[in-house]
Amino acid sequence: MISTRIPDDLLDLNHTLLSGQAFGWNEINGFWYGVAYGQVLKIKQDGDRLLWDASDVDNTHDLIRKYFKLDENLPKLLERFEDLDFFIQRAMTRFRGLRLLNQQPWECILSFLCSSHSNIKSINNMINNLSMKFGERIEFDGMTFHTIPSPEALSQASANDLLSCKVGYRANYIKKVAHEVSEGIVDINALMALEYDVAKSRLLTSENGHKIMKGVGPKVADCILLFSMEKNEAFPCDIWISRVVLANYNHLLDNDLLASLSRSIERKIPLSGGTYLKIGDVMRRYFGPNAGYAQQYLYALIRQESGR
DNA sequence: TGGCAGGATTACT
DNA sequence: AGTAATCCTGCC
Repeated sequence: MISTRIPDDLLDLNHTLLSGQAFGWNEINGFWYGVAYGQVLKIKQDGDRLLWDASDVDNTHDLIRKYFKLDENLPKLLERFEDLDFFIQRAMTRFRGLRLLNQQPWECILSFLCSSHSNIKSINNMINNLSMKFGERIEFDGMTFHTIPSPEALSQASANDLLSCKVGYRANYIKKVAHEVSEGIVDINALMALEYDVAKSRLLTSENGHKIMKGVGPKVADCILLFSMEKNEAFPCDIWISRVVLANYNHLLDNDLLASLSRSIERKIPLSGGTYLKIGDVMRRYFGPNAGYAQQYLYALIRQESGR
């Protein structure tokens, strides 16, 4: 077991792991267990100490630093939001230590392919099912864990096997995207090197009439960019964030934008592409280049306030 | 127990 | 450009 000191305003493990950005974390006997970068990680916070162990002992200091993005100066970054409004202030106070994670892109792509028309509990289920069926087994602490399945494994999976993981209509997306990634039709490393705007348009692009990365729309693309490609200006806007924007930030929107946002929420229909894009731009202008952090705090607060 | 929550695609305007 | 119907599962 490795232990280091970390003040609680720099990291709050519970807030971070429960914030809907990563899936498959479980609390067992006071420790969080999950898979990060292909190995089982066991971790807990005890006062100002962080204690952890991992199934593969190599470089776990680096793994922790990278996964939790500990090189990013959180308090400094949040200073930018402090004088903006009471809502973001309340979110920052209540969820002190909430951090963005830096997941592996493939795990993030798979998770958010599953997220469409779904919810956190279901996504957890789907990821667990997929990992148990297609991932690699790891024995650790007398328990059995499974890694996130590789693109290769999923691209060769049968439709029935995928459907048995309860992913529903997303099975086609998963198989197709897994194929594109494993064959290098989509080059994840090249994507990561691009700037936010460019990387996003690549994720959403069509080539000679058909869409690559089917199942990845604007919101899923923003999640992938924010949670696994270090694009902090990404501002994923799902139904919850839409409600926050309507309730607390409507004064930032012009009349047309406000009208289409309210209409979407009232009639429970997705934001149109143009509306989604404009809301992101408005929020980026307001919160600045780390708008994605603000989004994560707002999300945590609105979910808590509506009892999720 | 049926109605509802949840996002992307497709076909249409 | 925006819009309506469809995809599937789990929860209450």
